[in-house]
Amino acid sequence: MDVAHSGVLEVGIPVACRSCQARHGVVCGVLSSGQLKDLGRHSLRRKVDAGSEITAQGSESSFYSNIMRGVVKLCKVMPDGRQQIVGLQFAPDFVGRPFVRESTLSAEAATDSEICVFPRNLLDRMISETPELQRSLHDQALKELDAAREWMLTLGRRTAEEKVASLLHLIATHAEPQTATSTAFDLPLSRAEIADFLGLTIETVSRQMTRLRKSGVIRIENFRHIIVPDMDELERMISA
Amino acid sequence: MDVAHSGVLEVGIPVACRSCQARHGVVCGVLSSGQLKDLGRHSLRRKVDAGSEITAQGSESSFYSNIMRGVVKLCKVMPDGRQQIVGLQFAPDFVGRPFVRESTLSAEAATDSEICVFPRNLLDRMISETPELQRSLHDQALKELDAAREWMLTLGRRTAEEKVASLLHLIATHAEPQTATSTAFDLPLSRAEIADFLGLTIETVSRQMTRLRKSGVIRIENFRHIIVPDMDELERMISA
DNA sequence: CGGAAACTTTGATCTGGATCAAATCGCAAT
DNA sequence: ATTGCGATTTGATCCAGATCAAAGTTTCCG
Repeated sequence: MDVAHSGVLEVGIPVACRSCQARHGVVCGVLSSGQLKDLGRHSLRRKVDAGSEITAQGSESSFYSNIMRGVVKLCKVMPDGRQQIVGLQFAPDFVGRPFVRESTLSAEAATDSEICVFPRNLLDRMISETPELQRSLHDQALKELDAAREWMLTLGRRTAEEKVASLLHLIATHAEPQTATSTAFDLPLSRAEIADFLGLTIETVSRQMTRLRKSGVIRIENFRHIIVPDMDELERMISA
Repeated sequence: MDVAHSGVLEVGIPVACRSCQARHGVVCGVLSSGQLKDLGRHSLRRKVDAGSEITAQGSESSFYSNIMRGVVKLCKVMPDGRQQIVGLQFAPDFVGRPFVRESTLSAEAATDSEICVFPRNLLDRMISETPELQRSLHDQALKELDAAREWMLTLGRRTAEEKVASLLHLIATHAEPQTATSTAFDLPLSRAEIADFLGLTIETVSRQMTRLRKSGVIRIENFRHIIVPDMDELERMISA
């Protein structure tokens, strides 16, 4: 019944969109079926390996994308090579900077990912024709702004240990599978990337991870897989 | 002629709005004269002394405001008192968080200021009826997001000296009167506030300011008044 | 005008996290 | 299995910025 029902609603929806993670995301979730068809016709799904760039800092991009699977990091680098990750985006987030062509940051797949790429012009037109879409993107922008400001507090005022705990908490609450209090997940970032997100060095990140492990707040398997027996305990570490 | 002309255009515009700094800002700049009149009828201009709070962190606010004069700091504090300024807003910026009632940060006048306060319900209605307004607020949100991310780079990866130079540059480029290359301005923040914006201590801020003074990058008069003889020199200090 | 409180600078010392330097681990290619 | 390489951990040392402690300055109020 459910299947039949959804089948009815999906008439006219591009086949490729039907099982898409981002189908009910920030952009596609608010489009009419006509618009969705239109966007679908001009969009391209693309696999992106971990580490490869989606948008380059300083370049003009004529594309936007939706994340269908994986984690994307937003990154700023200085001329001398110092680097800061300024945001993580998870499926089904929208990636792009409306209203401005030149990007002040790079977007790079942190894990192997799939994205759905579509032309800037087309979406810009849809934005100006569709208040729902404008509102939805406005809402994502404000959420990202809240997250950025929360992270500014982490960068400016938390200790190394609190920073690492904050990162684990962020990942844990954005990467799904969690039981009542305990949580397990794979880190989408290497130690070097974690350092660039927290404003620390690799060594300090590593040391704080082992500290958290030794104090029993987390368990670590294979470097990347983390188990948090008690999320409340983790939250206490960041004195939120 | 110019005066007569603007007089004609201003028919039906509330008297109080005619000479308002924010009249052509993010909100009022895109309203119809009818909407402006409506908003004007329900708005209240208020003087706010330096240091007094406009919105409290964690509280539900049923008001938005426009900054007519002065500088407003956006602040996050931790339960143990550690504090981080996460943004500065200048006239004629809009202050408030659309779509969410409870504020995750406090807004406080950094200098003696004047704001124009109006009810959240009214503006929320106007937003949903006025795509121009939605777009304008969306645009401000994205600019704030860019600024927040730029500051994340400063917090995470710049040295104390670079941080202080970055702050001076930020103020210099947002507080108006600048000649060709040289610039002078009053700091809207105390040393303690600067420290809370940069993730440093008061002492370090003070030391870096005297360093910059001794190296000739800035001149300091009366603690608050800063002269930058050569803005390019200042920009070089932050290796932007 | 004087005096106190608040803000800022300056100095001495300490320390959390950076830097330098090896080990160790895990994995892919041979 | 063996080798080789990138990622991670661990250890030793260093230093930028924090902390502790005075001493100016400025403001403001009686």
